[in-house]
Amino acid sequence: MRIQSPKGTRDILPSEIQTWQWVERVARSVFGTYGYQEIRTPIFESTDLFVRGVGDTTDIVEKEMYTFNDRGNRSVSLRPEGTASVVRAILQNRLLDGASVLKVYYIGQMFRYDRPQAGRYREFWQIGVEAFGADPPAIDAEIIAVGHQFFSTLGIKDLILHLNSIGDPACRPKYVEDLKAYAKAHLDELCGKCYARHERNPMRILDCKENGCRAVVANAPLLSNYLCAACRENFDMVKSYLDRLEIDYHEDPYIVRGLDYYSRTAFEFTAGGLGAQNAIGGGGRYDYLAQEIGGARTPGIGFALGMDRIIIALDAQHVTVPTSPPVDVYLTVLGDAAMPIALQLAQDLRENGVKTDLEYKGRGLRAQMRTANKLNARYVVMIGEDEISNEAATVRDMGSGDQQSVAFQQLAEMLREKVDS
RNA sequence: GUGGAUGUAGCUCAGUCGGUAGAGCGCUUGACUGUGGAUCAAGUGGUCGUGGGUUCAAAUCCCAUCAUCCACCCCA
Repeated sequence: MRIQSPKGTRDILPSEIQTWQWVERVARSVFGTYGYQEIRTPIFESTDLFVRGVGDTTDIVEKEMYTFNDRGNRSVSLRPEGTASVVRAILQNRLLDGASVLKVYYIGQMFRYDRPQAGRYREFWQIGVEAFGADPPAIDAEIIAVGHQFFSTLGIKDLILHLNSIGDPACRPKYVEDLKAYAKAHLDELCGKCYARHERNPMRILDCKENGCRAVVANAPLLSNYLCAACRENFDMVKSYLDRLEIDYHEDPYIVRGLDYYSRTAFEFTAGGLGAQNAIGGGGRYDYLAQEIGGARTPGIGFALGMDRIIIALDAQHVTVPTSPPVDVYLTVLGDAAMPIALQLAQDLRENGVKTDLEYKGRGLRAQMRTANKLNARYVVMIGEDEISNEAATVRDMGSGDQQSVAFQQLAEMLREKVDS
């Protein structure tokens, strides 16, 4: 049996890499204009970081982490998300000392042991953005604006921003208590899953898709009616800033983040063309995460974007991705005597920055031309007996079909100019 | 973790009632001594996912298993 990639993982092939590189390029460029810098953190961390940071009652920590003991018997986990690592790195390296707000982004793989599905993999890619060390609502608006600009630069269609405030420790406990009481009064109408979790994590009932639960939720108490004055004012400010930046949003009282560390602003971006997994980004404020992992209480806000889903959406929506052909010039080689000369000429071209490939296998010229055509080469340089005796290559413009003889000495310079123009 | 669908050539797929494997695309060569995209022809290409079972005979029927896809769930 031939070995295959593990379940839920896949290879990103040369034929699709230009799309991935473009998405990364746009991300770096957009985030850069907002003053964010890249940070790279380990792909595995102490299991404890996620247990305390993400929360030990979350599905992610309870049943989706790749956790194992290393040879020194330390429990480590492949990262299921990026925020906890970033906050850990900022605290550990004291990056906030002397800084007002620390703005970073990351790009990398995350790992969750989930059942694979359309747009869901066990190894998946996230781009994340974090603003750490400040809680004025202008930061919330800016973070959302970063994501919004990223998606619109890519040209993603049917983008919807769902927005909510999920309160803070001053107001949420009272709400959770009332919600729990309400759920208890309607237990017989809830699905088995919600029945089981109404005590531990009642807010999950809010985004359950079962019909019975939806009916119950329709009349459930709303968190928006419980927000304390500070949270309410904060939420109003965020919305007014978004209005000013002309970013549309749908207030969605049922947005509940799946990670414990969120408070106040919570949001999610959805896009068309994705099937059931249509969330392409989500995030929120996490003012209590730093203290959970042993730091001083430090506010922060951020979001993560699902690269895999973004790329599926780009494809489904037929968004044009800028691409460049893999080579500018293809050298055809006819006869054994031509090989050393062709190799030398290819070297000259490459040293001049011209993307060059050549024939290695001594096939007929027709086959070589077909390869050049398939590679989308702009020029073909032919080397055979005639060229060797004249010390001049035949250069064919593949667009026009025009051919000319160019002395070996001048070939690299001539093609460099043509390719640059 | 639960359910449904699907695994046949590099890719997309056909294969009837069980009788020993096919097409298109690709690739190679030629028509066109050294010239691409179009056309035509020939050639290349297969542990029929894997392991059992039934049968004179299995891609086809049965069982198990693995993988993929989709949905639940969860989330990015």
